[in-house]
Amino acid sequence: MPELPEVTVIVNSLNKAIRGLVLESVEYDWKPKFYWGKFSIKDLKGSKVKDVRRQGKVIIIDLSNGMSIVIHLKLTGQLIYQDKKIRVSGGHPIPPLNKPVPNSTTRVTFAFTNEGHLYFNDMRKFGWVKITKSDEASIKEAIGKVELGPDPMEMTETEFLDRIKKKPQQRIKKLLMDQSFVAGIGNIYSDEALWRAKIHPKRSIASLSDSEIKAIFKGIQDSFKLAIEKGGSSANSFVDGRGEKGLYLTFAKAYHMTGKPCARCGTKIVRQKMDGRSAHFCPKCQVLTKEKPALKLI
DNA sequence: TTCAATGTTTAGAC
DNA sequence: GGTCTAAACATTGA
Repeated sequence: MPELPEVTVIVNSLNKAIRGLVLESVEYDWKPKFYWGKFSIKDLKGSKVKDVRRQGKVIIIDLSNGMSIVIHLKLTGQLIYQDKKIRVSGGHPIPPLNKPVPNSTTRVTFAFTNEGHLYFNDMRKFGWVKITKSDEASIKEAIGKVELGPDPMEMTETEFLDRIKKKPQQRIKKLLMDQSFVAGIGNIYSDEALWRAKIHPKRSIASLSDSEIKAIFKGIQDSFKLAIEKGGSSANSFVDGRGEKGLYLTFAKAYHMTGKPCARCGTKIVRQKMDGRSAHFCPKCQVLTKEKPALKLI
């Protein structure tokens, strides 16, 4: 699913592609998750795109008339902008991002006066699009009750260290995915970061040494940086006919690699249910206790 | 038919 | 009463 790196990439691309464009019309076939609130399409017509930004995994398109379009891609959402010259896409890779639009997964279509279109596609319909006023209070209300934590890419190591130590009883993977702790990490990057740091996902914060916590922080930033680089190169390739591959997940070392050899030691990556999610990790590199296991690991 | 996928929320347990 | 967890939710393809 799209997490912070994917969202960052699409936000950057959209900023280049649609900033300054004027909205002409909006179409949608899917009311339940498309909230106009007390507003109507008329409120958006003629307004100009001022800025595209994000808060955690939430994408925010600010308009010149004091309104904003707030989008969450959730599990299978994707955003595709296309006009006569360029195509910019990002999000979940199914259906392929180079598939012609609109298609069967297209839920909302924003048309601009330059004849370009921004498509919100979502195969599984877990995502949502909301229209709200641009002030922070309204946007916060649109996003939900969860107070988003700091952005992991804009955080310092010290800040991370201080913050994490306030939750000694929490399990590390669970905490990393808690959006109020840090915004933007989901199942993929918590697995990746912990694999990089060689930390078992079930370790409690209290059991972690400072250097281990620092390694986790580095793991988060490194995997994000790598993903943004990869995603950026694919999403920025302007396509006509020839689709971008979508390097999504091709760099993963742990996530969805069950049964595949660990890139470090060759041990098979295992998948284990915990805290309602499946965690992927290397049972040799990432051990639960610091002590050497009494039993031989095969 | 059941399961799995996700972030967020709610109901329930302690 | 607050904190933590397990389950529910919305939806569809495999």
